[in-house]
Amino acid sequence: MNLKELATKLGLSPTTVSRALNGYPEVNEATRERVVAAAKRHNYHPNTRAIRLATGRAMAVGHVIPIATRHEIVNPVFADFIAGAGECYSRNDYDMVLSVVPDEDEDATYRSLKSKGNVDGVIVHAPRMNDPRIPLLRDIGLPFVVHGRATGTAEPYCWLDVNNRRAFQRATEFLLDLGHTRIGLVNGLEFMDFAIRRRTGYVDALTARGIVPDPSCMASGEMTEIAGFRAAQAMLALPRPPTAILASSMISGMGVRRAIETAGLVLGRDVSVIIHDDDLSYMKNGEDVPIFTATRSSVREAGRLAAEMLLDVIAHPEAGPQQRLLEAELIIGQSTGPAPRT
Amino acid sequence: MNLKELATKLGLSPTTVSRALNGYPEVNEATRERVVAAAKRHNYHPNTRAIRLATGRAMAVGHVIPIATRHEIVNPVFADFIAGAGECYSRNDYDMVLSVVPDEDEDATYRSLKSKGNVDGVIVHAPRMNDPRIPLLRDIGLPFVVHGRATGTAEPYCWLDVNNRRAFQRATEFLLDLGHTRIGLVNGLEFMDFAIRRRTGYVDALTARGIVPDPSCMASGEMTEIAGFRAAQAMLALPRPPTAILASSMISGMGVRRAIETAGLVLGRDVSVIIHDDDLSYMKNGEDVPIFTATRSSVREAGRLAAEMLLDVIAHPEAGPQQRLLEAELIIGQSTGPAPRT
DNA sequence: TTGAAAGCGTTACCAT
DNA sequence: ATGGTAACGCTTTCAA
Repeated sequence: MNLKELATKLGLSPTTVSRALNGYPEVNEATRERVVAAAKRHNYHPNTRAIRLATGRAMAVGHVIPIATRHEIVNPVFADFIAGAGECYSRNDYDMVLSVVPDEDEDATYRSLKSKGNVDGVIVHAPRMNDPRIPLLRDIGLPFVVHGRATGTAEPYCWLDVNNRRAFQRATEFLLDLGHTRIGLVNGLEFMDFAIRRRTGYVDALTARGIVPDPSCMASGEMTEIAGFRAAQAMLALPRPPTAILASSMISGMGVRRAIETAGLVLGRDVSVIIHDDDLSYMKNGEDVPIFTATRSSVREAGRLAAEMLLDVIAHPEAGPQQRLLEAELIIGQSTGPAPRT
Repeated sequence: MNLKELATKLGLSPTTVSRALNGYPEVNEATRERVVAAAKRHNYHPNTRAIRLATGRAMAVGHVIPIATRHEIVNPVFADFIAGAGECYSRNDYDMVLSVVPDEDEDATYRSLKSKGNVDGVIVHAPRMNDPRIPLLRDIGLPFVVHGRATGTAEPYCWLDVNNRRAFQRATEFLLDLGHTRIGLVNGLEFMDFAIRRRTGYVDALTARGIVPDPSCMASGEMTEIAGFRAAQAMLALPRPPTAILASSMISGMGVRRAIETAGLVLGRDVSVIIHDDDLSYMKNGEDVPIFTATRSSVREAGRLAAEMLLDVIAHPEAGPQQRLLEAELIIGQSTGPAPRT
């Protein structure tokens, strides 16, 4: 059943039927009701492909995932973000198209998405310092919102970010308050913008208490279990090992936990741990499981907001760049452990 | 730059240009070269929306993720599958559209995807026994491939599955060979088809050695850390606790590891563990990290194959249902641990 | 308040 | 081997 057939059945023109269904004000209410009823009765659904051609809009947004960032798509946080964004798209009749591409093809993917008209805009994931994608997208005129920020970018652009600096500052302060003075940082790759900010927060908190950050207690690497494991293992083998560790992701946090185990130490007794981007809801939100602590960043909410921003930008390209900073929700369980044993 | 403009520039008709670009045989080779060169020179890219309307094909495939299966999208295995499928789509100029929907809307989503013509087919994730989605998709005539199987479904349908039964049978046999006789199973929800098969494999292996499966050593629950933690904790508190545990997913496996820790036991010494759907590549593939063991199911490859099957089904709907069973790759590290201490 | 008709940018059929 | 033209199923002027 298409528009023409439905119109014929109703003895109306396609124009009127289209207007009635799309809520145009100039159509008689009685007519509208008749049309809506008939549409429902005949199970009429407008063909998306025709709408897209006629309106010149794709009614779709893209999420490009470079394959090299494999730990990114594998990161549960990424999934939460996608789920949040997806909610927004469904509500607005937009499709979410996911492109998984080798990273050397990422540029080409954006260009093609734009020139073939597959999407109206994109969300940029995992920004780095001076991220080349931002000028590229501006150049080719594809609307975008960045999840995170790209330090070094000259022109203003749309972004939505969690306050990573503040989150790590607070987590560090929390550990300092417990009496820890040797605190390790197991960070992500520090060409990633979020990782730089996290380190800054950590360093700031230490410095504010007169503690000089010790490079041997600061690691940066991929957010994989093995990287977390090795980083923590190295720290624990130091002459003066840390009594607490701050881990940057759920996955590398597993490695940290594992390293503590392997060293014959007990988490929450010998070593306290805070894992960022981990999510108590995986452990049943609200229950304070005695060995687990997290900074929950409400990434799903971030996904929803980023999607809303993007649809907004697409609808009103003339408005200036929107920018939002979310405060991470810090959740501390008893698991963080007590003061360090001396 | 669109087809008409390009044609005008070349002094040809749009028809010929289209044919030249799409590799039709009836066009003069010299002409084709001229056209291809001009297309490249003018950076011409055919408009996908127009192609879609003209051909009546969506050039897109849907993946519907019910929100209730949140641990599904969060499951790293799901991400790997998606990545594999995405590779195939890119190669074939198909879009992958991801719909994240409340599970009570799942039916409506499939219907809408079909009637609005957004996709040419879908991949069905996480099938259950007598899964209602399969008759539904058949009814509405939307081509599909199931990742997994749905026991109880009468009519034949397309599926691709990992041999879960065999994988768990082999893993159990491996532990039995090491001398374990008390082996725990921390399984997924057993209305999920894969979980039923995994239990069957486990039970079969035990039975074949004359061991009667002990219900108190068999748990079934969500594949979350807390569920795995509780299940393992309960088993370890038994008068005769298991000396080895088989876990059904990376995430619940974390909970199992945690429970072992909490009980003051040492993994690989007091309790051996095999985690299915875990992937040594997260720990750097090829290195035998001493505390980690996995059955690797090559899910990415499965995603690729499933996508290929679907495109095949879309192109040749008349061909009968294809069905493929993949053998899971079993990887055992030294981490599995030695024979049980008596 | 309604309708006719011209797009939107391709493909595909029928001529030539 | 090439071209004219009618689809594809909508939206959107412009007229009435």
